[in-house]
Amino acid sequence: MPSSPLAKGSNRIQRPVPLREGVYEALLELIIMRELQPGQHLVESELAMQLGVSRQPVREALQRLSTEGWVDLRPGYGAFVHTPTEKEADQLLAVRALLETESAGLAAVNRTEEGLARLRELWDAGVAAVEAGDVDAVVLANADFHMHVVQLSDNAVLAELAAQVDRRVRWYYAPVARLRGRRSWEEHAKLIEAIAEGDADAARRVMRDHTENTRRTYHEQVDGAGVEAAGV
Amino acid sequence: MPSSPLAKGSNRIQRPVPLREGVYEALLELIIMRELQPGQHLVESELAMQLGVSRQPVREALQRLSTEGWVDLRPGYGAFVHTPTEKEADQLLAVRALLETESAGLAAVNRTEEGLARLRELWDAGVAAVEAGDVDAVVLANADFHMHVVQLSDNAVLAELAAQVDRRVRWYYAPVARLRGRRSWEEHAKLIEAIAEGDADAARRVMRDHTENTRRTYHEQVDGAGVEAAGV
DNA sequence: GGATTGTTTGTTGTCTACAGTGTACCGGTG
DNA sequence: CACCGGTACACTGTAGACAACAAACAATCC
Repeated sequence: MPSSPLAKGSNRIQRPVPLREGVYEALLELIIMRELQPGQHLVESELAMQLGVSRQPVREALQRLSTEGWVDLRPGYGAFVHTPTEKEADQLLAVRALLETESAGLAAVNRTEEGLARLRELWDAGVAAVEAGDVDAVVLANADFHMHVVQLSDNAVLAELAAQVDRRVRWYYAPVARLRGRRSWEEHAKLIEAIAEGDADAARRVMRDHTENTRRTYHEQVDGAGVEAAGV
Repeated sequence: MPSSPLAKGSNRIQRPVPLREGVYEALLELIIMRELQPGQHLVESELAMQLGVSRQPVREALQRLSTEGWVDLRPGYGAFVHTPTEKEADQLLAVRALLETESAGLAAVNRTEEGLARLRELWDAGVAAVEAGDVDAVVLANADFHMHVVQLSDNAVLAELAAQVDRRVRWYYAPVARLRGRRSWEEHAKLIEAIAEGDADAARRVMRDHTENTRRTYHEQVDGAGVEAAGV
């Protein structure tokens, strides 16, 4: 039995993923991409019909989306896409700065060679996307890069909260991230350097500036003041 | 119509709260109080029978408890009370320190007279509970006090994340909080002072020390090293 | 025409039933 | 005794039904 080719868990037949999870992913994507508009009423039976499932997995997915803040459940009235406010955006960006600054410092302390190598790969991919002018890839590469820094912190709770915040922030700054992507990758390079040197203070300083730049850029964009995005 | 005695929203008849919310509260309480043990299998039909409802509201409550980290859903196997680990506890306490330190600084900036008055009331209640030797009341007063500081920060996202973390932390330090409650209320008094003076740096310093004391005390308790709790 | 009331339609919240899967137990065989 | 296969039972995931409530619409009254 110990040498059985089927003994390893990795060869287990995967059980089908519950429908509720597919529904969750589908709805989340529609919300993030704004195909489901803020404030829009999400009618369970319609969603169920469109997605080809019964109402139950839809309800369960909505429950989870509600807990994560994407959807507001109003008992008796139904589910509505959460309407973000500017104040909320500012608060999210402030909290993001706090969490990612702390993560950067911890990443500098807890880094691994593999982690650094991966970070550099992600950086290369991001720069390539910028040079190719592939805006969607830039946005994605940016999110991947940040999440990897957070993971290098080796604090799972911090990573989890940062992921929550980051997803909600995407609502706000995806358009910003498209502008002047190159500059933000220069800041990313400085961050890699600080982490590689194990310089927690430098890592924190670079990340704090970087995330504050995002916050400032968001406000400039909302105020319609300019297109001089400083970075993400 | 403007002067109708029924015009004010506060006279509205309250719609019944959905069962799922009552189930959620009941289960959460059982988990926090450890009447439902870590790792325990939560069988939907049993819970439904015990709570006198059908399985649906139980499923919906479990969905929410899972998203919040209290319960692990394993598709096809069911729901299990989340098993906290020491590493997780440490990470939670570290993140709690980060969030609450930032909150304290913002509270010093954004404080209001009402907020301060309320904080002092909560402090009085906490000290009275300590002197009455009412341990459960002490634990509760402590959580109330911390949550109120976080609310004074005027950053709803921060408050929400801090609330999430605080609830999970309760699993770990409720026993600790019982010990030497008086000392932690002395630290709370210093915090009130710093906030009242609008001294954000002092507020941050006091809160950082306070929450780090908790973290240290937790480790000492787990190591069985002593009963010299430094505070919560 | 505007306000009020009654009716209809749509939706939510919950209950019940069914199908599929996992686990435990039992009997038979080597 | 150990192992295997079959069966029964427990549980999960989902679908469908029903009752209650919210909103929209139509009819009636002033």
